[in-house]
Amino acid sequence: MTDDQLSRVFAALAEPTRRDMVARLAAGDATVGELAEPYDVSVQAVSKHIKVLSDAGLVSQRKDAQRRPCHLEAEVFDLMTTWIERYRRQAQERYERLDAVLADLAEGGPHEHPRPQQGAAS
Amino acid sequence: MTDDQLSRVFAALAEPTRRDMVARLAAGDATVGELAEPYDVSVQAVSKHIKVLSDAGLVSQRKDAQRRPCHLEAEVFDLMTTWIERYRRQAQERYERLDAVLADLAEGGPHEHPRPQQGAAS
DNA sequence: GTCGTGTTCAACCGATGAGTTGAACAAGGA
DNA sequence: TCCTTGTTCAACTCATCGGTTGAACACGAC
Repeated sequence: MTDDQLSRVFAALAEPTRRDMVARLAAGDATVGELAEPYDVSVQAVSKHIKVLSDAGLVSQRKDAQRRPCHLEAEVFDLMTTWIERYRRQAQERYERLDAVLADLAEGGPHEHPRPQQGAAS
Repeated sequence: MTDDQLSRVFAALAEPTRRDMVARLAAGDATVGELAEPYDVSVQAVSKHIKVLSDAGLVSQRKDAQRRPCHLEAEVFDLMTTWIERYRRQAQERYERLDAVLADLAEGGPHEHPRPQQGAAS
């Protein structure tokens, strides 16, 4: 389930303009029109961007008369950080394990993190 | 500078197949052929995916005879987490500030995180 | 009701992305 | 040397994406 959303979140943030909008929204909610101002693209284009962010769950929209203020849903960030951290940690551990092996081979001699080009486990 | 790379990293990870490969590489280095096995796509397609990951700086390739073992460069993950954390924290702080304002209005009465639909700063 | 404002829908265009197949290229083994 | 293996390059197809314009829709103001 999350896999699809994860794809949408990453894809949404792959666009500089959308990352910019997220940055803007982190500072406070804003309407589509307000978000459009800084950029010299049509309001429709911005509306589309918002839709992408919205589909990714990064942004929610409220109704206020004819305005649709956007609100950043920061919880979705956790989805990414969880994914990233998992593999970062795994790679890190593998790295340290290799490090230990090398230290073992060197019989306790100091060594210089020689970059584990090889798979450590195999 | 980083902005472009950030786009490439996010775009690279927007593909489930490529995320899968990253997961695979977190467990240990692997050749293009090895990486291709689990999927029923051509080796060329996998090679292209590796290129995308490589351009994003997520993967490096070593020469070993005719083989090109891939290695996960975990440091690039930090680029993402830095970006993410910045705005997550910002949103979080804004949220807490609103929370404080509400608490102030309520004269210290307990309240229930009523979801800050409105921009807090304005 | 009519007007003006803010937003979205629909259709289109050009560029990019993921996949294919076929050929080329590099390096080790007979 | 020739053959096999592993990888990449090149050219093509098809779908998606970011942008446009023009029209529609929703709502408040008059």
